[in-house]
Amino acid sequence: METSTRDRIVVATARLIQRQGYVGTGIKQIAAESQATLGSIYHFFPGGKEAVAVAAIRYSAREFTALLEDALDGEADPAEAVLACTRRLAAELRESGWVDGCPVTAAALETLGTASELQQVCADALNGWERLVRDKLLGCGFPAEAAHELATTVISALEGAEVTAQVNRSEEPLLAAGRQLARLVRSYGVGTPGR
Amino acid sequence: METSTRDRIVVATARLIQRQGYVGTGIKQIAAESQATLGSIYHFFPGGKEAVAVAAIRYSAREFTALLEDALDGEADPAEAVLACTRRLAAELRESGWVDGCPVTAAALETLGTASELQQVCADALNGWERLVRDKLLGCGFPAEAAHELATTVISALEGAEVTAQVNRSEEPLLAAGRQLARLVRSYGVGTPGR
DNA sequence: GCCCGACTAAAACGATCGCTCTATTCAGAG
DNA sequence: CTCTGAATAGAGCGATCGTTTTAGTCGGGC
Repeated sequence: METSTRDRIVVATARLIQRQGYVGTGIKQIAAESQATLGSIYHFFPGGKEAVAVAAIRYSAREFTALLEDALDGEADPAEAVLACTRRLAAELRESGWVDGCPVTAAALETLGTASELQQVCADALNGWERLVRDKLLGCGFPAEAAHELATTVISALEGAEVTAQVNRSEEPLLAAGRQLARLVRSYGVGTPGR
Repeated sequence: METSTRDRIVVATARLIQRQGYVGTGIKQIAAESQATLGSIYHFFPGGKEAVAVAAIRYSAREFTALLEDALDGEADPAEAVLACTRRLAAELRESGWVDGCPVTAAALETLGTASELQQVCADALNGWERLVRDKLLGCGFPAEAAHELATTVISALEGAEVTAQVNRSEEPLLAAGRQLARLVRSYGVGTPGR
């Protein structure tokens, strides 16, 4: 099936932001990469570059949400689930040549002071992922406060470990973080949920 | 005392990169912020923008190394030491209005594919910090492998939690990460070093 | 006095930025 | 068929990018 022009723009933008950030990605580069023209881009996104980026970040956020859900649902034990997440991330990162990082982190860092919509979308993405992890932990019987703190820590550590892995061009930081996070989760001594 | 022009350039660049990234910071903006002129900048840094950024990142790296050393040395118990780090970071972040993040993370993310010197400097900074934490743990009697994995995890989590804190404009993510990291460190059951 | 290197100052370069504008193509409604 | 509006195409706008170039200032050695 052939993808629509709009979709090609969003997907290409997502990948470009992921690799070179929001500021570093030009509208004309997006046009070239997505096989669209400037006219098409401004037709679908009258809000200009930021509107394109917002759509791209939302797309990336959904994509990572899917990966997270998949990894979390695939393992009953929460510690194993977290470990599975890091393994998935590490594999994707290695396959991309350590280049395809987290577009949300990249875009968020560049628009921190701006109070733009882009900034808000990044915040929503992070909080959504955290909620995903928290719900998993709650479902496993973790007390509310522990689940909350653990979830934010897991998401933060995943982000940071991904950057570290990219910089060092090695999956070790991600895998190490995964093992340590799993240990941390297990330290609460909460078993996997019964059926 | 009056600071030299060169130093003003480096310090201003460090702060600008910290707030808006490498790509988002222009040479002319650096000139304006540091009360220097383009001529001065290119006189001290014939390598241009990247050379200025390299010096700025090195400067920031030393600064954060000092903060880390200070926090680590201030507490004998390694878990408390990690907690102290997050508290320090959270305080600085809040005081800056959630704007002064980690310039290394920002610069690293934007130059990932480029194999530039900037990229290398960022990697060196991260590894230096990790070594600092690792040595602290080793000094507390942690086995080598645990110390290594813990150290990379701590640094990664600090980075990620800082970004999360900035995006949410709250110190909670940093403090939560600190508490969880402390718990993780304690889970190894290694006491503080004897005299 | 003069000169020379270090440093400052600013004009100007080509390239690229995000964006606007006009023109054109094209499918479907009437 | 004509008409219409969505979609595509690309020239061109002013602004800014990083950089180069040229000129000027200033202090200390001869």
